[in-house]
Formats: sequence, structure tokens, C-alpha cells
Amino acid sequence: MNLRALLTDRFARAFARVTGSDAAPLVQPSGKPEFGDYQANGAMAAAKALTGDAKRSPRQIAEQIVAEVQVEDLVDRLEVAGPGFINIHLKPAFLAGALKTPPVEPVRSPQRVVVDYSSPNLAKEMHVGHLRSTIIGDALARILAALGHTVIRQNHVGDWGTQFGMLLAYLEETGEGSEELKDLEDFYRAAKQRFDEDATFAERARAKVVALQAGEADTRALWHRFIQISLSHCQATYDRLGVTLTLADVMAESAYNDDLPAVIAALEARGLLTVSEGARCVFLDEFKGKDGKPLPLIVQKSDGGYLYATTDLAAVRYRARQLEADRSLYLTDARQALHFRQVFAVAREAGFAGNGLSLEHQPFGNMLGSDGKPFKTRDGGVVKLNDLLDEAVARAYNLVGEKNPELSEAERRDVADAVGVGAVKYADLSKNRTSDYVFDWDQMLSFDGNTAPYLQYAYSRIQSIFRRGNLDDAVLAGEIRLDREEERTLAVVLLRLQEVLEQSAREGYPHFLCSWLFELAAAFTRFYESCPILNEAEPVRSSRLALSWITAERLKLGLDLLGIRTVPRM
RNA sequence: GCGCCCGUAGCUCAACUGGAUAGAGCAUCGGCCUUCUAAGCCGGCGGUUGAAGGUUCGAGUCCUUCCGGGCGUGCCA
Repeated sequence: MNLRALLTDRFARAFARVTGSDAAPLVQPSGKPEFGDYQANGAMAAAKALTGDAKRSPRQIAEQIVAEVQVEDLVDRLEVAGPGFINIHLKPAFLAGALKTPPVEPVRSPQRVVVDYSSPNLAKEMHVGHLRSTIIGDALARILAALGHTVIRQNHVGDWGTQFGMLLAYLEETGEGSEELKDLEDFYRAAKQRFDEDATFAERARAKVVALQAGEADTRALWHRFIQISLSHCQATYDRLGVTLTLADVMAESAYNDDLPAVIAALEARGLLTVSEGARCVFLDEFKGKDGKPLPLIVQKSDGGYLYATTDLAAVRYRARQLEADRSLYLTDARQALHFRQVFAVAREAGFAGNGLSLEHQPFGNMLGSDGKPFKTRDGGVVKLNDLLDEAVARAYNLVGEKNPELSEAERRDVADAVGVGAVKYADLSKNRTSDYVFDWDQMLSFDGNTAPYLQYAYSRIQSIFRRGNLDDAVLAGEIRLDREEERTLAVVLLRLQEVLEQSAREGYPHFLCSWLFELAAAFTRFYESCPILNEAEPVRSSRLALSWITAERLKLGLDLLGIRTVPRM
């Protein structure tokens, strides 16, 4: 149930009758407990819009809304405060009943949504630079799916380009069974070194590129095997990370190769193509470069080669026509903002995407170290994703042993995995900044405060209650009483899940869900600290057990949607 | 030069088409384990939201100028 939408709907009717306009009621959760559970802030803006005889003060409007609005089934009382705020105090009986409805329900108009995320370069091993796209994209994909949308994951991996010539030449040298392939980063570095130091090797590398592009069979086969190996590395990392991507979601750059001449031809047919300095470009008036000169989107180099702009245009067309998408989300770093603005504009101009397809770049910044500079290892290298996870899990392993020495070795390892990986993901997902963000081992792995372990801990404490008390269907089906303030607050937070998910999905911000989870865990822990459960007499005991059950269910659901595990005990 | 993003407590971050007294966590100080997990809870300290103007009932949010930082700005992605 989307409580906010329900209240908005009721108040919108009243606003319409009172003001004669479609003024927005602006219903939102209240900032402070004394202002009720929700508040409607639309009276001030509505008053401003009225003129002449209809002119009234915001307070008058608010009073009239309160008299007019039909919310007897939901609301205990309404009050007008300040310049014209309407504070909404929900009815405990309504809250208790609403808790019995499903935690998430499908939206009214489901869409087909492409989520383009992760997209590593297969020439190298996955490093921290891929983390944000991968986990933010995966969380959004899960959230969208939970809301009933049809999600089409697209892993637009980089499997094409000149660096593959070098890699293939080196692969031929080392042999396909080479031990060196176990570490693609080292492999790449070794190949690069050969390329830089040995002119005949460099020549072979360049020849490989030509052979690859010409579709020479042996080279293609070698390339294909390299790609498969690299993809299997990626898949292992996805599995570790709890990311839902599979090989079936891979839609590599090279998959569009055959389509690129057709893209150029289509641009030509539309009269969009201009040859400038030997390159084929699209100039649109809205893009200006240096000195106000027109800024091109280059789609074909002077040597005839294609660029990522060409591939991206082909991908837009594919998503519009073959995938029939309503939305296409691009999870890439913020530096590509101009590129995507251009690609989207050209795609519209060329008719590759109609009004039915919403193209949305969801940018994010780089990961910085605590010194404010790009996040690197001590010796300045890139941090591999696997190394990062190893470190996180190792720290968690030590911490788990410290906090709970009674766990078996197997369980300790399992908890360490859930906590370590969860901490890394949550640290990122809980931030909304589209600009750079600071990655700090100590802060994230301290597991205090607003972190995944805090949420996981709240969950496992609830499981502990269930292990000690008898929990059966009758208890869960029983009436929920919300007499204590802590119980009421918990109920209101619990009921916000749907609206939070819809907001996250709409705006592409999983951190809304994180904030909600943290609020939920905090609300539960306060309830837990001050309201006895198992030692309480009936019927309160059953009511509190049911409330705990619903909390656990939704904590787990929320964490699932972030791709973070829960454990029964920690 | 031009364009985009950013600047909030000592640190890391919130603040939902402009809403009430700008909120959390970390750090720090002080309380709470003889009852369901103390990875917890309660409380204190901490702010001229980079600066100055403007718009209005109301500005961290919108506009202008300036300061500081990041990124982008034709044949990498």
C-alpha cells in the first residue's frame, strides 16, 4: 500500500473542490513527530495561485480543506498549523489493518525498463571503478522488478578495440592454458610491456587487430576464447557480490558491429551527417564547444573506424525497436554526461528513439580515497574488486570472532561473508551523491552506525526472538495493537516501504531505500529496547511478535532489493 | 575561454516539484547489561548550509555575481 499516494489522492480531491484548481496537496512524511505522521503543505502554494474574489489566506484554505477532505477511515485528527500546514495523525486501527497488506505491490502501469549497468572492459580485471555501476544498477533492477516492471538487464561489456590485438598476440605467445590468465590485470600489464618494448610484438598486435576486424577465423576464435575467460572472471565476481547479472544479460559492444554501417546510413538518410576534418559527424545546434564553435558527435573516424557514440546509437535503436523499452537507464560515471546528452539528442533527431522511450543517464562520481584523490592501492595501482572483497570479508571475519566467539567456524565464515560484502555495498548504495564519494576502509568496515551490519544485526536479533518463542500462524494472524508510541512509530515506518520503493525506482536512487531501512532498524531497536515481547502477557505478546515478524520480513525484503544478505544469527 | 556537477557539524553523509526549530552516523563527553544478542539504547557537545546580493509568507533548495574544487570540451571509452 502506498500510503502517501492514498493520502495525496484524498487531499487532491479536497484541494480541487476548495480551490477550483488542480493544486498539488504536497503530502509528505512529517519532519517531526509533533507534526503528525504525514503533512500536507499545498495550501500555501494554492493560496498564492488564487486571485480576485477567490483570494483567501493559506490558513483559510487549509481550514476548508480539513473540513472538506474525506479521510475518516484513515485519520484520527487533522490540525492546521503555522501558515497553513495540515498535520495528519493516522488512526492506529487503520495502521494495524494496513500492516496486514502485502509489503510491496505492483504499480498501476508497469513498464519495460532497460537497465544498462556494470559494463566492464573485458581487456582487464574488474576493479573498484566498476563497483558503483554494478551495485547501484543491480539494486535498481531489483527494485523495478519488485514493483512489477519488466526489467531487461543489459551488460554492455567492452569486448572490442585495439587493445585486444595486444592481448591476443600475447595469448598466442603464452598459450591458452597459461597460468597468467588467472589474473587478467597482470596479463594485461605483461602484454602492454611486451607491446612497448618489442617492436615485432607490437607489429603482430596491430596485425591481430586488422585480422580481428576482418573476421579472420583463427583470430576470431582466439578472441572469443579470451572473452569467455574474461566473462567467467566477471561472473565469479558478480556471484560473490550477490549481483543478479548472468551471461544471458551480456550485450557486448561487438554485438552491434554489424549494425554500425546501418546507423551511419540512417543518419545520412536523415541529412544529419556532415564530414568535418575527414570524420563523419552530427552537429546539433544545442551543442557548442570552444569559442562557440559547433560541437560534433563523431560517429565515424577519418580512418573509417567507428566509435562508442556509434555503438551507443545502435544500442538506443535496438532498445527502442527490438526490446520495445519504455525507459532505458544508463548507469555510468558522471564524466560521460555530455556524451549521453549528445547521443540521446541525436537518437531523437534520427528517429532511433521516439517519445515512448525515456532515455536517462543516471550518473555517479568517482571513488576517492580518504585523501580526496582517486582511490588507489598504496603503490598507486587500481584496486581489484576481488581484493577489495577479500579485505572486507577478512575484517568481518575477525570482528565476528570478537563479537560472537560461540559461532561455529562454518557459520563464522558465512556471517563474515554476508557482513563484509554487505558493508562494502551498503557504504556505496546509501549515498546519493552524483559527484565523487570518499571510500574509507576504516569507516565502512567499523560496522558501526548506518551500515549494513547494523541492519543485519537488527534482523538477526528478531530471529533470535523467534527461536526462543513459539511462533505460529495463529500468532501472526492475530490483532496488532499499537498502544505504545514506539509501536506506533514502527508501524508508520513499516508502511512507508511502497512509497520509498516507488520513489527510488522513479528517480534512480537506491539510497532512499537505505535511509528507510536505517529508520526501520532504528525504530525497531527502540521498540525492542523499551517493549518486552516474550515476557509480556497476552494479547500484547502475540501482537508484538507479529509486529516483529512484519519488521523482519520487510528488513529482509529491503536488504534483498539491495542485494545484501541476512543471516539468522550473528 | 565555455559547459556540466559540487561546496551543509572536526570527518563521512541526509534533507523528496521551495515548507515549520537544517537531520543522522563517526569522533568526543556522560549514563544503561541479574529480562528477548551491548555490532545495541538514552542523553550532552558540535552549524552564519563557501561569500554577497535578489525573488517571497517562507530559501541548503530558485535567480545574479564572486570564491574554491572536480569533470568535460573532435577522431579513447
